[in-house]
Amino acid sequence: ITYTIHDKGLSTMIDWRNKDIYGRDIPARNRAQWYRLRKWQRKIRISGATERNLAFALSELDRDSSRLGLPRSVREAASVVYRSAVENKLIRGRSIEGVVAASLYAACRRCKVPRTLDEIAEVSRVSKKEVGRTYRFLTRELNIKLPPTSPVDYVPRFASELGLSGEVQSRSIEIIEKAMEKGLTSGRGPTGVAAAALYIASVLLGERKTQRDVAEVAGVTEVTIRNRYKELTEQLEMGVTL
DNA sequence: TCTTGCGGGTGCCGTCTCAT
DNA sequence: ATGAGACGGCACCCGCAAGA
Repeated sequence: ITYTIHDKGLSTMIDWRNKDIYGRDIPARNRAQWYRLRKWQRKIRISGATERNLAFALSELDRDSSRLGLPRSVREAASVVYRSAVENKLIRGRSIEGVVAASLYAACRRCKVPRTLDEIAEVSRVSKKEVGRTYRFLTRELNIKLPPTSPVDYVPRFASELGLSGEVQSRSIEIIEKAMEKGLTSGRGPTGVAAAALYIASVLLGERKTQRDVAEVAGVTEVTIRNRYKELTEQLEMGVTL
């Protein structure tokens, strides 16, 4: 008995020798039948294991998504990614949890409701490092092409967590779009840019939040916000005193 | 023997800590 | 709130080792 096979090795094996249990040759006219039996056995055992893995992975995915409060559409997208990873035999040498986490990360980006690698790693049992590595691997192997995450995608979530109005959101997005035109966002962390834009907009529209609060929800430090907003206010010539 | 994944070393850049 | 310097992550490259 072994635990390395899902049924603990208890299932009957049809071996490859054309002998019956007494060691007698199996008549040639029955060999085609035996061949078919072996084929079916292989098929059933493998699909059984695949199904089990899939079932486990999908429940894991469900757990992670609900902890992140993600909508059903994102879960669907993530399972599609996961299934194609399985079909393309990309799981080998990687943990199911890792691939699940990476699929989820990719799905969030595709659905424009990005979560950071940190947030994904938080709810799964996988390190941020591994999520990122597996994600890069998946996108490469599956030819998934995702544009870099735009700071704009983070605005609605951060804004609602901060209790900021729709006007502040719109203004933030305007700021970000102008910044992107001037290339101020390349190489900058999208969460940092989003945080700075929200901070600026909140001040401009009289709904001021402290850098501390904004930094908190965006998962960056106050310093990052200061650096970003300094760049933004200078380069965009907003001419507004904060 | 060849392939492929992984760890380690390096340089760059953003982020963080700390002092003011 | 701000600035200076340290830290840490990531991309990139290389060599090693395990599996086919």
